[in-house]
Amino acid sequence: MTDKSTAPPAHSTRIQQRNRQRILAAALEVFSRFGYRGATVAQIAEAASMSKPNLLYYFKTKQAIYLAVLEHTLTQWLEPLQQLDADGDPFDEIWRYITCKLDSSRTAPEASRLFANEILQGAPMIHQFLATDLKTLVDEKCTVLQRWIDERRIAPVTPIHLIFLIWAATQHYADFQVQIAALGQDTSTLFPDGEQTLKTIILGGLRPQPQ
Amino acid sequence: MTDKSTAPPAHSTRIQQRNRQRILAAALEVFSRFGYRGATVAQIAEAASMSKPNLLYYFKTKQAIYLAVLEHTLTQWLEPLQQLDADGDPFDEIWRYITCKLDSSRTAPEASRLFANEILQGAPMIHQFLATDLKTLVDEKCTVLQRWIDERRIAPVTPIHLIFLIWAATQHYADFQVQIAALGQDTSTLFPDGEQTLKTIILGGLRPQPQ
DNA sequence: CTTATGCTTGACCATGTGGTCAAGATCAGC
DNA sequence: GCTGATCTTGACCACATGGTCAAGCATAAG
Repeated sequence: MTDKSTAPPAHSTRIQQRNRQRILAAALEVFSRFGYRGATVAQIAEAASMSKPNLLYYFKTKQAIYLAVLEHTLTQWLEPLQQLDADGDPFDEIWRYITCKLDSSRTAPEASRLFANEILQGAPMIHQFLATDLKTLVDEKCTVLQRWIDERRIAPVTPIHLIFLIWAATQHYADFQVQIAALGQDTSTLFPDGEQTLKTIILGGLRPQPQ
Repeated sequence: MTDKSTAPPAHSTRIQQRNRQRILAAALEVFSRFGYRGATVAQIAEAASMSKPNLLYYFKTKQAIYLAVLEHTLTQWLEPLQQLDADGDPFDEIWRYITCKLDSSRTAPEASRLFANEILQGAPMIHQFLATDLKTLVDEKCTVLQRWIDERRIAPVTPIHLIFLIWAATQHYADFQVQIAALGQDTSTLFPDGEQTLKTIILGGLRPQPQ
């Protein structure tokens, strides 16, 4: 008893794992839809089929929930870019990255929206992450892209803006889903058509021009 | 006196115009940064150098302020696409549209972020606008793009996904400004480099391929 | 069974929020 | 100056929100 009696115990029971999981899933849903300030703890509790005090038994503050789900999301977010292989074929690698991000937008749009919300509101919680972990990774991959350019294997563009373009184009399908739906796209052909269009334009635009 | 005495008068005085203007400017700043639910009336009043009751004298509810600034923004947002000329050169027209949207992202990023926030949160206020006005315009311009494709003047892509790509790529510079800044871009060459990259890739990717 | 630990919740509180109101300050027209 | 309409605000209210707490419930080990 070195602690306040209301603190969750250090070791992880079955119930604890299940409930933390449920909370994180519910929090992702709610935070991604309303942003940090717009979301309420009661809403998250409701979505997790749990009373508010019970939720706060597992995560002591709203911010703690947010940080937990955000961290989980960021890890997922980084992964695809890490796999960009300097030794592979430029077009294969870039295309694999694009399709991977498109898949994320289709299968896990909430994660993208959570991230978008955080950035839109000035990234108050992940400024550090952006300026360190992400910047390191992006710098590294920009070097790779620049080498491909120097070797005349892809068209000469500013590497980081190519990355921005890929991020923008792929995440758009998650972040602006409502707009896309309102414009009445046939949902069955949406992603195949989008994928084909990105392939034509981005890969086409990256073809090195003979002198 | 057919009205409650607290209602602003119908005709528009000097003071009224000036104050409404100040409120809309302040509201754009605050709403674009925190979203509808995240923004507070007190914050907007503060930003407009005005007491809260005074602000509510001009706009009766928070929602009324939001709708006013949103409507003003949407009109601006539509304009560039309307100018896409079916009789012009495809590459000139598309490029003009891209540079126009890029300019908006540089000179008025708040407007883009306001819009992005609204869409991200499910577009509760502008669903109607998206499904009617915007859809009509987009359908019309898709027809134009499709004709250019049929005439073999640009590469065969799904027109609406080309539009999505342009929206995504250009608005990214406004909506994700914080992320871009955190990645340490030299702000003086940011937009020229971005513009050049988009020109290379999008216009390059749209070149019709011989057979 | 008993007991100790972990889990759950109704009731509660302090704070912040959107919005009101009545009374005072300012201004245009006389 | 005077008068009536417009503008401004301190004080206030009802309600929602993040967070607490003490007491009750479940459960696994003996």
